[in-house]
Amino acid sequence: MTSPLPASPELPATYDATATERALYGRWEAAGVFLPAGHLPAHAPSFTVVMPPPNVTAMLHIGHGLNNTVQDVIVRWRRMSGDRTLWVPGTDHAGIATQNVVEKLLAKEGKTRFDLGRDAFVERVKAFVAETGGVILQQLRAIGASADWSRAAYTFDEQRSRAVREAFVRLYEDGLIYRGHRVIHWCPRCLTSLSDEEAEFHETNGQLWQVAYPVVGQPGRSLVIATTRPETIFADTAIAVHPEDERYADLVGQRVTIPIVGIEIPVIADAYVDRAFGTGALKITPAHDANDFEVGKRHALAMPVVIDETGTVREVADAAGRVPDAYRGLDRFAARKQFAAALDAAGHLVKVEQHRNSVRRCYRCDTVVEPRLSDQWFVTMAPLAAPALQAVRDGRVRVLPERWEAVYVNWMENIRDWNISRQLWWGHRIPVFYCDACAWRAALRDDPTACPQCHGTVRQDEDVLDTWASSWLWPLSTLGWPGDSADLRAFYPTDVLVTAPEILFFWVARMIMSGMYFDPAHRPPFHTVYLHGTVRDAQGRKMSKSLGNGIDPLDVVARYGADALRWTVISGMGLGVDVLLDHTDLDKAFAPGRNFATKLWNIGRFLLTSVGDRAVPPLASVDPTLLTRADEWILARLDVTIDECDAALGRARPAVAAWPEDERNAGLRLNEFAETARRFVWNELADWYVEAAKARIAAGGADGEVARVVLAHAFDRALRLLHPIMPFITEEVWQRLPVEKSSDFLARASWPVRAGRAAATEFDVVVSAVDAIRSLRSAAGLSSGQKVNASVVLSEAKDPLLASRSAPLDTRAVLHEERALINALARAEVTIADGHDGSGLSQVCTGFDVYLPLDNIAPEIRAREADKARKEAEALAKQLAALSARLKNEGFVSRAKPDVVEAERQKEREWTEKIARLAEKAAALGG
RNA sequence: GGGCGAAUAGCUCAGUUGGUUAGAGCGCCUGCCUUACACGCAGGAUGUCGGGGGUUCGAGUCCCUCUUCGCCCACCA
Repeated sequence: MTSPLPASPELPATYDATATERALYGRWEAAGVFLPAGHLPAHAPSFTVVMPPPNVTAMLHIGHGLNNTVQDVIVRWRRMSGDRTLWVPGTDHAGIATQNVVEKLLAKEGKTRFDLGRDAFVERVKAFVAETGGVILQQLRAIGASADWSRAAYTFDEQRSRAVREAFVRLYEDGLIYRGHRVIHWCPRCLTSLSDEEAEFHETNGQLWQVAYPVVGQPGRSLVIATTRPETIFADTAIAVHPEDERYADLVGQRVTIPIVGIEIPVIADAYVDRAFGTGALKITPAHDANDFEVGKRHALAMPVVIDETGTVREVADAAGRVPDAYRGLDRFAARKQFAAALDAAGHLVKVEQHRNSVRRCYRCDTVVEPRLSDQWFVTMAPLAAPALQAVRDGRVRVLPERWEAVYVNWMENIRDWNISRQLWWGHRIPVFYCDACAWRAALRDDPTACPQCHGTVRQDEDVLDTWASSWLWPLSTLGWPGDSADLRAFYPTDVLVTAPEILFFWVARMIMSGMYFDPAHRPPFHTVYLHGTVRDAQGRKMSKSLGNGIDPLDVVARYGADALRWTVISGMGLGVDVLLDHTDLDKAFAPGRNFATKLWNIGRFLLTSVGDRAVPPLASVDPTLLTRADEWILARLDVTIDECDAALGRARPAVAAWPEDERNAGLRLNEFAETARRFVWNELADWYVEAAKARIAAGGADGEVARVVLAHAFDRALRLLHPIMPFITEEVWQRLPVEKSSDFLARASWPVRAGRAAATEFDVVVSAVDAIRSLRSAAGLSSGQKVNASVVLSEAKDPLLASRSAPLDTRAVLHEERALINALARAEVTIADGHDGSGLSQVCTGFDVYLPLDNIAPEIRAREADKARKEAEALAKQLAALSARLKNEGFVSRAKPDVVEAERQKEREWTEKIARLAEKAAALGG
């Protein structure tokens, strides 16, 4: 299929990113570019990425921008490489987060969710999601995300709900789900339990109170304990000391009185107690501390509850007579303060110390978590973790950067059971049904109408599932599991998962576990986990709403275009390294991307105006003997660039089931890929080849035609390499290239393949000659309009240009094709001479010298240059001495690789010669 | 408390298995509106690669140690 794109090859002087991007995205989508290609051969491998689903109510922020740009770069690369590529997008219903948002809206109306009741509330949330949800998927289009929107999934849609229910029932039937009565993390604001991962530690400055408990029957004697939570003293049921602690040995078995409360409790011995901490005596409050709960179970202690679900102190359960009137109804923190004061007043407070400790807070609302005794559903994790751990150990799944693998292994080895029930209304309701009449209980795939045993009425469990209990199935559920769908067969397992390290445990580890458990073939859901860094501001702070230091990606797109955003982020991000962007100066922050996009645009403009709209024949049609040195050079550089880009990106998938050792930490170096492509297009193609080709194309003829072909070819390949990172501008320019195309869009054009050209170094000599002339001009303080005569002196014996030619040529002829270039760049009238008189300003190059005979150079410039030459010679002499010593060292000569030794010898010769020339130069300048 | 990572140019960072004179972007200095590009071109300056010790013919790269940051995990009340 060829697509003649004729008409107006000329590009506007400035690139209108906004208009271009919107139009192009529409054309891509309309043409089905993002769908897995149907025309590929049957053996084409699939490449699948599932998008970490953003919260359905979320607005695009820079973190999403980074995450999805990385995915898009990878996906576009694979699409161009001929894989049957699928990127599945979607959103997460985000239980707590979404419920919180709607509850806040209700609060503005002066209502709570309880005013509405469960059904009405859920309907309200659904309506809210229907109205405002999914905006983020629309926003992702603005940054160029090439996801298959026709497959967009939602963790709470019908298909995904089926998957969640199937998974729960399977685990239940397999005996991996159980009801546990224990102390869990409770958020008094969200009114739900939280998993261990959702209750995050925060270092906090607190106080440590030492409280004296009078010993019963020993007037005057008391046992002093240390606590950070005096308000829980009401629920104390014992004091524990270490079994081998002599200080308290005689007290074990005795009783003490809870101060003010007046209840007697036993002193027990338990090895859990740390003798070194505080006083070595620990109060035990089984209902309000997870560890105390364990101690309480061991010693069969009562478990009175004195703090209710809202964090209010009162006699909740088994606590009659424990909470004095004065504290009932008080918030837990108010009660803490007041009770501590009362203890002090009553003489029970021994001392108060400042104490730094870690307090758990709700990951959604930051409220201090209250440990709470309750009944919850748990998943037994050990059997799920074992294969998932093995998969990473043996390299079936690799984690980049590699160091996170150790973190993963450590967590999996010490995995704890997962509390999956939440006392929320927004979420997948737990599919467990009860019959109160006959105590029947079961987890079911379909809602029962009546109790199968006694035909009594059944009721469903009130709790919903943790949001992660739906997203952990994402790679399976988005492809159609539990059904046996075509997508599942074609695209599972997926390939690369791109996310942030923060959710390694929340999500990634659990996906590996669920994937391997539920897939009939027990395959891991992906072979590579790519963990990227966080976007931070100039001070290194995480970007957040509350700090007001965020960057709105859509704002950046509106200002500079999506390509500028993408380039800046990708090129500036080492593997797993945070990206720092100054939110106060967007111009500066996104300068790299904006500048490079403009550069590309202008190369395109030059090419289209100079090359014209006449069809450019393919490179293969050019007689290789007609290629100039510059042509050979840029084509060779292109080969090297393709190689280096491929190396930076690495293998798309392991060749066998597991990654071999040397590939586990290789590839997906997106910043290296970006830099390599940029260097080619800017520093090689634009800076040198374009300049060299200008005169030839303008001159026309056979040579001009060759230059047209080579230029168009090199730029076409450069656009292909850059397309994954800057999809819009590359597509826009590529569409207008008057070259033969085998696809309608660059987005599905083929990835460049190296032509296997030999290195072409001759043009490098030209480059260094021009560099030398430029340096001389600058040193001599010549203005651009000033014409001077320069001499490039080439010795036939030393000059690689001459040496490579079989027939003797005169120097003028050898440099014929670069004359125009030298003229153009140096803006000097250059004469290539066979010799020189030794006077004037010179630049010493390797293998040749460049002389600028300037009779009218100011004396101070000559003196300065002479001085510079002497200093350079001195410095080089020092290094030469070290080099020579190394070469005389037997160890080096015998042990280093031969090519290294040879390179050093060569260097020694060159330096020796260069020092001599520098000395000559200094002398000639007469300093 | 356990584990991991980082320290390289003014700033942000690259520097694969030790091997030319340590690089890029941004910033800075000098000169240029050279008909693709001033979001540009050309020329330049700047680093005892955190300190100390070691292994080696050779260390930014490997080992030990110290210092300073950061991250993860954890049942110090």
